[in-house]
Amino acid sequence: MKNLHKSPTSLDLSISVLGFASSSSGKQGDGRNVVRRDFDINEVPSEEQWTTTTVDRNEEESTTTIGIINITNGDGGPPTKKLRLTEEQSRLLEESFQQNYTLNPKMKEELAGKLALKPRQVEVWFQNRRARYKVKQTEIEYEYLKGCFESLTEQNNKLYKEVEELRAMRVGSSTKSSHRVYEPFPSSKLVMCPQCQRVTTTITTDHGNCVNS
DNA sequence: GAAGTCAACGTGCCTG
DNA sequence: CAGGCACGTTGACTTC
Repeated sequence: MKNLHKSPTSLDLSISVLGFASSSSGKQGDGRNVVRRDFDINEVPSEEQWTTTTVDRNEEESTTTIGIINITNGDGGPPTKKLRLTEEQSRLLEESFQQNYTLNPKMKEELAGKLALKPRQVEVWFQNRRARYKVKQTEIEYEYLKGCFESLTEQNNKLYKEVEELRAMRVGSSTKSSHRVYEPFPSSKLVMCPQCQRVTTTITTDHGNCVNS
C-alpha cells in the first residue's frame, strides 16, 4: 500500500484493487493467483486497466481502506466502478457535516483538497448525508408522534369511561326519581379539575379535593 | 439470494 | 442562466 501523504495528519488515500497490473502479487486462499496494484483514489485508470477483471474483496488489508472496484461488463464496454470512501474520509466528512449542514463552494474545494476527492464527490456525499439525516429525523419524529398518539388515545379512552360513568350516575338518579325522560346533565354542574384535567361533578372550590385526585 | 447500504446520477425546482 | 438543493433512482457491494 502506497502512502500518498506521509505526515501523520494527512490521509492515506491509496487503495488496493485486485486485478490491476501488479506492484505486488500473491496467491489467494483458493490458490488463485492475485495481481494487485495500488493507485490514487481519484486517478481514473486507463482503458487497458479497466479491461482487467479479477475482483476479490477478501484480499483487503486489515485497514478498511477499500477503493474503486472495477468490473468489466460483458459487452467489452467501459467497466462500472464503485468507490468506497475510506474510514478517515468518512470521518472528516462527518465532522464537517456536524459543523455545517450545507456546503459553500469554498468549503467544498477545501474539503475536496483535504480529502483528495473531487469537489463533486464531496457535494454528492453531503447531498446523500442530508438525505440520510432527514430520514433519521423523520424516524425520530415518527416515534415522538407515535408516543403522542398513544398517550392521547389512552386519555381519550379514560374520558370515554368517565362519560360512561357520568351517564350511569345520571341514569341511576333518574331511576330513583322514576323519571324516564333523558335529560342532559346540567353543564353548570360539570367542572374540570385543573390538577388532574378530568371532568367531574364533585370538585370542591379549592380544587384540592377533587374526587379524581 | 434477498435485503440493506451507499456512492453516483438524472431531473426538476428555487434563488441570486 | 448558473449553481445548489431535494428527491428519486440505479447499480455495486455487503450482510444476513
